[in-house]
Amino acid sequence: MKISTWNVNSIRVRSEQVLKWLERSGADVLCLQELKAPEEEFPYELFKEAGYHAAVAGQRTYNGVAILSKEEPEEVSIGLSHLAPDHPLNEQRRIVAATVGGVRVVSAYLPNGESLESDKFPYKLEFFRELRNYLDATFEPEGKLCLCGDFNVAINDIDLYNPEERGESILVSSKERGALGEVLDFGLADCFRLHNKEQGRYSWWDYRGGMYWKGEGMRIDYLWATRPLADLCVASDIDESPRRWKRPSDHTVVWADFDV
DNA sequence: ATGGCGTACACCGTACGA
Repeated sequence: MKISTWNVNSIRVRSEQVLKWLERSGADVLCLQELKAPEEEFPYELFKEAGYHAAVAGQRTYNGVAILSKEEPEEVSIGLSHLAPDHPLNEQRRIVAATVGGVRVVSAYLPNGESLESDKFPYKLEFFRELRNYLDATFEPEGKLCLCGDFNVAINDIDLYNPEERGESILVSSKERGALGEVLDFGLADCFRLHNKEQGRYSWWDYRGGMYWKGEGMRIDYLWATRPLADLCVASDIDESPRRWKRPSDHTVVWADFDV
C-alpha cells in the first residue's frame, strides 16, 4: 500500500500534474494540501475517471485538504473532531481523516505562523497542541495511523540548507520543533527517515530566487506512522520530479510503501 | 534585500505563503 502526500498549491492549477503523478506512481492514497478551492470546485470527475475516490475538506482561496484513494474512504472526518465544529482551530480547513484499507489516514495542512512575532504564531503552537490532543482523543498508538501533510516545520537541522544562518526563526524555532515533537511523541515514526539518513533532502523550495536550482530548500512535508504501521514500511522517499515539471507547486511529493 | 515568485480574488492592487 503506497501512501503519499503533496501540497499542490491550488488543485485547479495542478490537477493535471496530480493525475500525471498518480499514473506514474500508482499510489493507493494521495493526501493533498492547499487546495485553495471549495468542494464544489474540486475536480472529482477527473480523479474518478483515473480510479480514485476523494474525501475533500475544501475552502475558497486558502487552505483546503483532501485524500484521494483507490479504495473507497470510510469514516471521513473533517477538522480537529475532539473540538467543537465552530472552534477557532476548525475555522480553516486543515484536517481531513479517512480509513482506507484498514489504515487511518490523516491529511494535514498545519499553520505556517508567518513569523515568531506574528499573531499567527501562537495560533500555530495552539494548533500543534490540539493536534496532539486530537490524536489522544481519537486514535491509539497501537493502531495503524498515518499522519501526513505539510507540517510547516523543519524538525531537525539536517532538514534545511542553512541551519546556522536561520537560528531561531519561523519553520525552525525551538518552540515549533518542541510542539511538533509532542505530536511525534504520540507514538509516531518519520517514515522518510526510516530509509534516508542524509542531510540535504527537501520537500519544499521557495519559488523566489530559483531556490530549487540552487538546492536550497527545507523538509517540511512528512509522512508519520504509528509503530505497528511503521514496522511495515518497506520504502519511503521524496519524489522531486514534479518540482521540475512546468509550472510546479513549490512543494513536492513524499511517499511511503507499506507491506499491508 | 521583508525583496525575489506564484496563486486567488478582484480590479488593474492586496493578502498570503514558508
